[in-house]
Amino acid sequence: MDLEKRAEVLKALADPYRLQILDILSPEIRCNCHLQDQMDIAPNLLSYHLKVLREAGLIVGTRRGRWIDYAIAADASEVVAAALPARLAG
Amino acid sequence: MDLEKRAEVLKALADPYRLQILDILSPEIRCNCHLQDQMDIAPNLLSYHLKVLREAGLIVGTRRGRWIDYAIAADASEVVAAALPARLAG
DNA sequence: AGCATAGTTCAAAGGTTCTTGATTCAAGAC
DNA sequence: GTCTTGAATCAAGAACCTTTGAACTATGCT
Repeated sequence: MDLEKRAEVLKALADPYRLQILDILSPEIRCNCHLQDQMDIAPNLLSYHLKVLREAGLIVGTRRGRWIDYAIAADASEVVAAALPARLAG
Repeated sequence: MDLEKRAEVLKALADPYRLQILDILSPEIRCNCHLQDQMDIAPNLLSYHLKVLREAGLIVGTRRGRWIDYAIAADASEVVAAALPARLAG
């Protein structure tokens, strides 16, 4: 992974709202509505931050009827490990 | 560690120049001059990025005569692990 | 079809961060 | 002390990211 791409992944992590989203998704899959309930954030702003995380490959969303379930991407921890400098990973 | 503080640590990592610095420092301590040689970056800009890393607690610098040796902080990897969401750390 | 609800997208404003160039500081050589 | 060199600081502008409010899309219900 090149420097730009690594910085992009880490930049996606480097925001309080996005960390909070990942914390909530860490134990289990959650629908957007659940994030909305817990987070005290405007719906469109939540969408924006979810998009940033999606584009960085850290989460995936699947539609279920009117709702969308978000989950941490299966390979997210490897992506993060690959983005970190050798001495700081794990 | 609260969300703001965690975001701050990750923000310090999320830049190509700063990742490059940490990559260079990963195997061994290096003087500022060595970073300067390898990095194709203006001296004052290098200073700026070193300062960001220093303030995030990820590196430490010790003066040696006219030069300054930089090294990855002893507890840097724990600081990073504590900043990451549970499922993404190591 | 018409309506309500869950989410997204868009453009503009606001705020941060990065970069640049000039200046200043610190240490060693003379 | 003066000069040179390695490095840090400052103020400014540029670039980037986040937030806001409004408009839009998609799904399900009647």
